[in-house]
Amino acid sequence: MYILQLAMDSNSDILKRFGDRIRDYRKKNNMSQEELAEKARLHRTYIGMIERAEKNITLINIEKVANALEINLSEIFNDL
Amino acid sequence: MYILQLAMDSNSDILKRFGDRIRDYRKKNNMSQEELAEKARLHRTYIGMIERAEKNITLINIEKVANALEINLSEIFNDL
DNA sequence: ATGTGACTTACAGTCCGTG
DNA sequence: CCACGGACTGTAAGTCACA
Repeated sequence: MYILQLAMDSNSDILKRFGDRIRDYRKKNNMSQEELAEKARLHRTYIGMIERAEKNITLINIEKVANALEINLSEIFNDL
Repeated sequence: MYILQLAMDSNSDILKRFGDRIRDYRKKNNMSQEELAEKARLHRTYIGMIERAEKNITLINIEKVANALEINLSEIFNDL
């Protein structure tokens, strides 16, 4: 249904916005997904999934990615 | 083991700080765990577990809690 | 009002690969 | 270098009875 679809979209909105944000920062730092993954100690395919909003990342891994991108958590969520 | 314990502690640091932050904001808003849970559409025991840093919360639930506390994500993570 | 243990189901996260 | 798939393991999600 239309309304249900809207609700589902709004659920994954945050994942999409977060994934785009990660990708932006990664490219700004001239890193490949593999490099980011290694620095964050996560798997390369997982970084791709996060950027494509296919996985609902946990807080501990959010922090790992932020550290790997050398930005603080508050900045990652700024205007998100 | 001791080293493992240290590693786990540093891992769960972020969960502890996040949980404390949530508890602070909840109390500032004069809400019970039950009230917050209802507003965030989560279970009351789950809110308790988050505040006690017993669960590694995912991004979608982080957003639900932030919305229920009427603060934005960036503010929740400010100086965390 | 909250903490806790026990529990099932869903999905986070890894590892192998392909185009 | 990245998107995407299948198969797998571990753990988060979510609920409950009781303290």
